[in-house]
Amino acid sequence: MFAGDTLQVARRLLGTLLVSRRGGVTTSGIIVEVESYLHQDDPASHSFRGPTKRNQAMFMAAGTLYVYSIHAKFCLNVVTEPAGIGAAVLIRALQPWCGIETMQARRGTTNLRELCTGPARLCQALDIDLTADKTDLVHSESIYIQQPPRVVTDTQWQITESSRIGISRGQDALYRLFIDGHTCVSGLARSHRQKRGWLFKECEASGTTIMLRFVA
DNA sequence: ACTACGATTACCT
DNA sequence: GGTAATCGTAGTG
Repeated sequence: MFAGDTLQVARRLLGTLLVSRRGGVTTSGIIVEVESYLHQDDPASHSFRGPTKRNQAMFMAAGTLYVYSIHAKFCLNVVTEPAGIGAAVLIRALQPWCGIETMQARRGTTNLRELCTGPARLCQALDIDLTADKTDLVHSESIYIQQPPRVVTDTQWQITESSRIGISRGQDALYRLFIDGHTCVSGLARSHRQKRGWLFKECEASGTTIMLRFVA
């Protein structure tokens, strides 16, 4: 699931369910937006200059959680590639799924779109902080990823690629992926990208049919 | 020890 | 549209 080529893993992660269980409370959301951070030739990646105390987790086994803090908030990555490489996928947005009332309380808002739209917001909603760094997603009972639930209607969806958000180097790489048209994607979708002059392109339909109930 | 800064967000006009 | 808030790292002396 997590081992192997980062860009492929990122694609596979879209549409899966990220689950957090804390003190008997389960919160979860469907992954709708991700960004890949490679090692070689990727100056935007935390691992670009080699291992440090902060980015140790990135060099651990695939499926390890890499959590870092920024601007007094937290962001969550899933480590990919063989151990020692230093690549990961940043989870940028979720469609809220389970434990919505708990997420609303943690986030201090009842607005569904604001619960998990953005990498730091979803960490707050799932109660993930630096103590979750280096968690093994494959064996953990508190944070893990599973296939999406079967719901109402089958929805065919497309993936759009774009440049990554908030970085100063490596802006030309199309390493941001999101479910096209989904209301829970961050970054003000289209207008924001165009104003910034960011690169993006529409992709072929994934061909995958998943069970996804869109938030209205 | 000190400083600058960031894979962000909330709130302002 | 713009910018202040906020704090853990990493880089420097």
